[in-house]
Order: sequence, then C-alpha cells, then structure tokens
Amino acid sequence: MVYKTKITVKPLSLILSTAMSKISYSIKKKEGALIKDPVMLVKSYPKMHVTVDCAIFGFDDNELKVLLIRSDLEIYKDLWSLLGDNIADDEDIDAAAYRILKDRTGMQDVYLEQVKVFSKPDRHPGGRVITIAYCTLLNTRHHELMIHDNEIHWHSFSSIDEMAFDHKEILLASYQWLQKRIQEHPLGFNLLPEKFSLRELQTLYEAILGVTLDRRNFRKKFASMKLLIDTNEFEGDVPHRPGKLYKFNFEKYEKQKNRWTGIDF
Amino acid sequence: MVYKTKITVKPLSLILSTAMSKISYSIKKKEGALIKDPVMLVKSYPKMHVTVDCAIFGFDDNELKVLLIRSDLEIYKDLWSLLGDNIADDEDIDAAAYRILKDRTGMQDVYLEQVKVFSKPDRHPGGRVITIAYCTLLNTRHHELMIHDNEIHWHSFSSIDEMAFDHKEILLASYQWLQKRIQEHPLGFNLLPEKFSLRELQTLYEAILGVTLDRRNFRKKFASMKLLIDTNEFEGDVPHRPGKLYKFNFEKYEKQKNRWTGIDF
DNA sequence: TTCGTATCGTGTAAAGCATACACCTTTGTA
DNA sequence: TACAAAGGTGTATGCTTTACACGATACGAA
Repeated sequence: MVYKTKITVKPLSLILSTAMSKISYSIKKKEGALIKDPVMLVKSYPKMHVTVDCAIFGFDDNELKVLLIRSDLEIYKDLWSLLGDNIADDEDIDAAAYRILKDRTGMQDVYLEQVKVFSKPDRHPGGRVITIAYCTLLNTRHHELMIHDNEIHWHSFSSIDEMAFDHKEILLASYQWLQKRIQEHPLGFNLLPEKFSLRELQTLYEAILGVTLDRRNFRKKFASMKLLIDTNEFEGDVPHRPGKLYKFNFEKYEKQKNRWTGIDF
Repeated sequence: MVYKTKITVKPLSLILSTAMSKISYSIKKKEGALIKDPVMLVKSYPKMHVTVDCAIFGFDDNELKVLLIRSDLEIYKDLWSLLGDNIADDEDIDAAAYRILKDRTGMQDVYLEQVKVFSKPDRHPGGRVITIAYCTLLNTRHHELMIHDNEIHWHSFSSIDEMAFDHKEILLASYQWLQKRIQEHPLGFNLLPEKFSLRELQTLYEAILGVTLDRRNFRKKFASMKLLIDTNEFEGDVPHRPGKLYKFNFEKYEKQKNRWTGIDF
C-alpha cells in the first residue's frame, strides 16, 4: 500500500520576533576588544528554569501505551502529565533524561532520544520554564514501576485526552517523531520482548503508523532484511496455531546500519 | 545511483546517568498532597543560562556556505563561532532565533527550524550554558550583513576547521540535519535566487548531499513533481549555452504538501 | 569565420521494487 | 470432529529507478 509518514514542517512563517534590543554582551565595552573573563561574561547572562520531560512509550495488549503520572499541582488536579524533572547544575541533559527513566522505571539500557524544546513563556503556570522533550521506548514487561506518591500508570495512547501543562502537545510531537523514526530505524524492537512473533511485530507497526499492512508483504520485507534470527521456538498461550518466535539481530544491524536506508511501508 | 541519507542514530547506549538524587519537588511535603502555589514551586527549581545558536547556511559559487562571526572571547581568539545570543525572559526560543537572524542579516521571512540542544556542562568556558541550535537557510544575495564589531563572514562549509566552544559539533549536527531534511522537503529553494536554472538546482543538491547525480534523471524527477514554473527566461552571464530559468511553485507545494513523501536521490 | 569548449536538452530499455491477492495448514476449543 | 483463529507461503503486474549517448546551442579565442 502507498504510505509514508507525513511530517508537518514549520512553514516559512512570519513569526514575529518580539521587539527587543540585544541583551547580551553588555559586559563588553570597547569595539573590537576581546573578553578576558568568560566567567564574568556568563554571569551577566539571564538564567531560566529548565526541565526534562519524557514521553515513555510501551506496547502491550496490541496497543501503544504511554507512561504518565498524576500532576501534583492543584490547578491540574486529576490531569496526567509526562515524567519530568529539573536538571542538576552539572548534569548533561541526556543524563537527566536517563536518570528520570531509571528512577521511575528501574530501566537503564533504554532507547532514548531528544525530540524538541518547548519554550512558550506561559507554558508553566508557575513562571517561565522551558522543557526539553525526550522520547523513550521500552518493553512494558521488563521493568518495575517505582510507585512514588504520584500514581504512575500505563495509558493507552489513543485514549489520552486532556493533560497537564502543554504535555498533550509534547506527547503529540513525540508520537509524530516516533512515527517518523520507526520508519528510519528499527526501533520497534525496543518495545517488544526479546523474542516475538511476526504478528506481534506487524501489530506494533500497524499501531504506531495507524495503518493496516498486508501480512505477506510485511513478512517478505522483514525476511529480505535478514535481521531476524529464527529461534525455532513457538508462541505459547495463544488460542490458535502458534507462530514462530524471532529475535532481532542487533549486532548485525549495528554493523550494517551505515548502509541502512529505512523501512518503507 | 543508489543513495540515501545515512543518519547516525544514538545507540541504545549505556550513558551512565550521573549518580544523584532527585532534586525537584522538594517543596512538596506530604504524600499525596497537592501543591497550591505553582509559583513557589518553580522558584524552588534551579536556573541555568540558556542561549540560541544559529547555523546559517547559504549557497554561492557552487558551494555550501555558513555565516560565522569571530569569537570575542580571548581564549577563542582567531576562532569563528556561530551566531548566537541569550533568550529574553519572556521570549519564545523560536522568536529568539528569528531575532538573531534579523539583527545580523536583516532577513525576516526565512526558513528556520530547531535542530538539537547541546548541554555538556563544560561546553562553555564561562560556566554552565546550554544552547539550542537552529538551522536556517537563506539566499546569500538577498540580505545585507549587519557588520557589528565582530567580523561577520560567509565561510565555505568544507573549509571550516576548528571553531570556538563546541560550535564545530553543532555545525556538523546542523549539516546532517540539513542533509536529511532536504530530502524530506524541498528546502533547497530557500538557498537559491527566485529564478534558477536546473543546473544550479542540481549543483545545490550535489553540494549538500555530497554525491553526483545523473543529469537526465535529476531533471526527470523534478519534472515529474510539477512544482517548477517555467519562466521562459534564460540565464545570462554564462560562458556557454544558457539554461532556462525556473521558479519554485510555493503555493502549489503548500497545497499538496500533506501528500508529499520526499525526494529520494 | 571557424573551431573548441562547456553546457543544454532529451528518451529508452532493463532491473528492481512494491503491490495485490488466496489457499492450505496447524493448533486450540467447544 | 468440526469450527475458529491465525500461521505460512508465491506469483503476476505495474511502477519506479537506473544506466546510458548524442545532437544542439551559445560563447570566446584565434
């Protein structure tokens, strides 16, 4: 079938730059003079609050899921939010995202990538806070949720309605990012158990891309990639003929990913 | 020829999350209690310096160019850096990027998109500063450089060696981002004059993608898109047979970009 | 004026890839 | 034992991509 991700690109838009004068380099006095003390320079810069928010996707029960917690702000009472936190003074932002994941799910070796910065001045009711959105994919079975005081839960992605802050917008951007990335790289395997049937794999792609795919062509495509290892084991617990279980050949993919050109459904 | 962008994806890597305890929400006292004052909560968060850096690409003389200024820090004497600035307290970050562009090049209606956040704690010698990288594309002929006290210059991309801060890394990330985006969307037209020959267009794609393309197939591909308007004018000032000049049909593209599936070289 | 050089402009055949499509097999359950 | 549910497989068709060459046009130099 004809299908490709449709990514909306920012138009060549007339975003009005707020009328304001230059605010930086005020420490610099003379034309052409070099600044000797970078620390003084940086101290003259304004500071702002920065957080990380993670859209944590899982796949279970043939559905795309997202891990959310209840907001602990009274004005967002009964609304859900992404998992987020501040960034420590000497912490790389990727490291902050990994830390959040580890604290909340116990998982360490996880797919994680930056999506986008969200910076509307009024996005947080407590003042100006910019946030860096991350997308992560994990197998819902392979971790233990760390239940803190906020209820942490897997939510069916399609059932999510209103959210706290601008987190609905962040979640949608992360989902579009995921739709695109899963066709560029074989990320889906991060959402599945180590051994999976081809039906599970296809259901995953169908759920994320929102399409239905022809079973024979889907199998042909993955067969031609030669990145699946046949385990010679079979599914159990299914009320029908069990399918074969496969593993993804991560090592082989790592070796040849320079030549990788994407999966095109 | 067989060619597709090769994007390096972040490996499922073992980035060690810095061992540290949770730092936020320290204002929250009781289990399950809701926070009434978001302003107090946000005030308890740490703050950091945030800047924007723009990788401004142009195309001239059959070459990809980048707009750079001399660093005004003594420790980076004689090194070049991207155009950047702080973000004002109530300024959206996209708006800050547009402002920088307008201040330095006088251009307002320009292609601009976020690339990535760079956040290594030691990336700035003056202290912890995170920066949000933007990529912009503009026609080198259509703007007036605002010469401030730093020399601002177009540099041939391929000739750039060392740069101030981590700007080389940012520039490379922006270039890879550009290589990928130019195959997903017809961005190249932002780098060309309004009217251009097919050879100029092909040279642009070849320069950005770093490949050579078959001329007949290239023309066939663009002809089949039906997004070029034949102006019935011809190049002048060329020491050979002049080619026809075309315009890009932006309106038609806007209408059908939902169905756009990319250009594949 | 002529020749050399650089680019313009064009078409086709072959290979490869994506698509559409159906039947028998295997397992579990009633 | 028969039914329900999914497993597993191949082929023909059309579309897309690729590889490839030659005459025409304009300019500049001799």
